[in-house]
Amino acid sequence: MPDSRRSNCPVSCTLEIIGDKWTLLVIRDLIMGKKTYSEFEQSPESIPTNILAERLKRLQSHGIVRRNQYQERPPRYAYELTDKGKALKPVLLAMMKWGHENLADTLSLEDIRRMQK
Amino acid sequence: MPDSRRSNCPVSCTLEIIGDKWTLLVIRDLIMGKKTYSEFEQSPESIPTNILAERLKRLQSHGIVRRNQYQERPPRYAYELTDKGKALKPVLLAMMKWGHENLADTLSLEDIRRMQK
DNA sequence: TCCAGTAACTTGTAAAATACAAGTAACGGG
DNA sequence: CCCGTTACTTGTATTTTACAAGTTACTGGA
Repeated sequence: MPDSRRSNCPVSCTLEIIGDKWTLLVIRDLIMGKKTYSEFEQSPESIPTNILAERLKRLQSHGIVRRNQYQERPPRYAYELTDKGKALKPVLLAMMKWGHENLADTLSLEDIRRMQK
Repeated sequence: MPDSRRSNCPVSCTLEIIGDKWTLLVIRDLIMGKKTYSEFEQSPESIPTNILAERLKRLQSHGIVRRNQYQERPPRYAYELTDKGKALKPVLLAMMKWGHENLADTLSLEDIRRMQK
């Protein structure tokens, strides 16, 4: 579904998928190993729950994220990045680097890794 | 003006500045050598003029873009990236690469460079 | 001198997206 | 049987975006 692109510029087309304030945060969480809906909700930025649900569906429809039911009763789901989704990692890393180097009081990759443990 | 950030994650803070469908297209144009308001308006994505004006002001307020009056009468202005703005180039390049490799019918950097001439 | 044209915007408003609060379904554990 | 948890959905107010039109400050040509 290319549903009428603005142009065939790869940057423009990419922004039509991930160009907003929340989508890349979900992808960040997935890269950091988070898997479930409630884990995404618990991230410090407090994404509104309807936005989270909508973004996860969008990302699935674009083949960036996959949803697996890992338990029958009660039903539980794990989200994960596809190869196409994992390929976004360089975009995330470039943003992380820029943010850390150019915006005051932002964490480095090392700070974040330390907090994971 | 950090005007109440969602968190101190560098990705989140970066997205609060450039996280939308238009801002990075303006930065793309600046990287490609465009300088004036009307050149940005003429890009194939057809950015609404009020959005363009608002984004240019935002980018100036964040020290990413600078506006120079290069002519008195009639007044004419050239926009350009600051060092902080130029540092976003890796983000753009990563998006360009992802888009070209993962979205159908998008151009490569080489295609784009060819069209410039 | 008057008029069309261009650059760089601003203003008004309708439509769409987002934020916030509340509610629902399907359990499991005490 | 009631409380808590996961994974959402629904409704509505607020904010953002899109589209159209208008403004200011000129230049160049008839």
